[in-house]
Amino acid sequence: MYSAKAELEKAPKSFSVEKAHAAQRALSKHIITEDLLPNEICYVAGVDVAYTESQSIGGVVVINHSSLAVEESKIAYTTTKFPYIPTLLSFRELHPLLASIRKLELQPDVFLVDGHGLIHLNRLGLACHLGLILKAPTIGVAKGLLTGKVGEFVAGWAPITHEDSLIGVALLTGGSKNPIYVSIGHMVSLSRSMEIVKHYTKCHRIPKPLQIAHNLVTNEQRKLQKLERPTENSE
DNA sequence: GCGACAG
DNA sequence: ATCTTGTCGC
Repeated sequence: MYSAKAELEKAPKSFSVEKAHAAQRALSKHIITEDLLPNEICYVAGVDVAYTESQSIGGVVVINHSSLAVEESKIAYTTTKFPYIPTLLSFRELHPLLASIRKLELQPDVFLVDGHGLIHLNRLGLACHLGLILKAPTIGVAKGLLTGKVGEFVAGWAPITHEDSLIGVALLTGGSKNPIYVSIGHMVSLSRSMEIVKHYTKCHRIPKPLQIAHNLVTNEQRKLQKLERPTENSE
């Protein structure tokens, strides 16, 4: 029986980048690229992580899809145990994110994630990994490209391909010149992903749920740093 | 071989 | 991502 959590917990024991990549390739086979969202979406979540010297701050915000109102937001702190290694972002950010998501009372229809989904050398970016563990729909939204070829822009978007297969899109949003990169995380189609991201980027480059989640964890980070690092302004 | 590289 | 003041521009 498949268990994403069992797969994840193997890794730290005798960790190596090669083993982590192998685990990603194995996990990626379980990604569902079919639309399993309800036709009428009610709640969309945005998740993000910020850091202090030793703590990771995971945050999640739930937005009402039709009114755009914030319905719920949660924060969680975890000790940072894994460095940032390109291609292995999920090993760093998964735990703080899960800790915050576990606190939610509402169940979002889909999660927007600040990082790639299928646009990843092993087709298992943070958004995919999170989706597998949650067994919930996720969409990857990143501000920079790690891998993939950008096609020609038509009507505000360009395909991102890898070995002739479509793995995501570059989207010109909010009138910005720099695109954001959207890809399937889990249990949602690429066209539906684009549609949802567009709904939240009428006026801004970053989708509203992600922007609010980012503000949430950043504010919390500044509070923590004030406590950890008292003002050195003494007369 | 070297550099670049989601956050 | 984080460390950080002012500053150029729409």
